[in-house]
Amino acid sequence: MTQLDQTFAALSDGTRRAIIEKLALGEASLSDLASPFDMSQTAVSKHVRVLSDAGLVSVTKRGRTRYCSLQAAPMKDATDWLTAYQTFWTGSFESLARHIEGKEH
Amino acid sequence: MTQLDQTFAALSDGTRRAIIEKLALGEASLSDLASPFDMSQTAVSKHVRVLSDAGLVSVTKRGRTRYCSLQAAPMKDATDWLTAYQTFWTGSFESLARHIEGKEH
DNA sequence: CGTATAGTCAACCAATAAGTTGACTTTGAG
DNA sequence: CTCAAAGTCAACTTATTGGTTGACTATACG
Repeated sequence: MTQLDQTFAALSDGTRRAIIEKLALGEASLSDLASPFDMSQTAVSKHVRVLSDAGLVSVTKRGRTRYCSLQAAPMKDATDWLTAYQTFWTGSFESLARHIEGKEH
Repeated sequence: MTQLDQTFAALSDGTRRAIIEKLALGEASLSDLASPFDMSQTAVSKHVRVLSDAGLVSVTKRGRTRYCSLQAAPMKDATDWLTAYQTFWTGSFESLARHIEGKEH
């Protein structure tokens, strides 16, 4: 599995995306992250492990608590991959130009 | 599986991303797509099926050949999700927090 | 001290993913 | 008509995913 594989795989689960959304607001403990979900803490811990293995989240221990925070770099790589094809998704260059013009006027 | 789940899952495989990269250059038949890979045509066909189920690729039959082409919308949704956090990795923590809190209320 | 909290770990389960092969259908070309 | 190419389909294998539970360790608190 490449870095990009791991990043996209990590993002392909709604629970993990919700965790990322929460962490975007700031650091959180594992139990803070787990409480909103209707699943065991172990399950959430596994999701965090997936995010951590993908490099999207770092975990540091303070006392008995593990605090998680977002790591930017791999998500930027994923975004870069996607935006490299943006001109193709928006169709022809003409329609892309029209799209941009429509936003600016 | 939500649309976003499917899109990110589809993108989490290197073979499928290579298929997308090729399709970004234009329409291609299944056997054209399969030839560069060291795996059976059936396997590539399955990958195309995953992309097609996720809505990233459309397949049309002409004669005995299936032609594949890229579809924009779901990839745009994935990009939109990621770029919502772009401020995070560019360093503007506060504006991102405002953005997300705005979504939740 | 004793106990509750934060979390890990190992074992297990069911479902899905990624690949294979072999038999088959449909279509184009000689 | 005959044959090769394009592709599907079903069956199978192996590995991974996402979840569970129960036992355990480590830390904080009254």
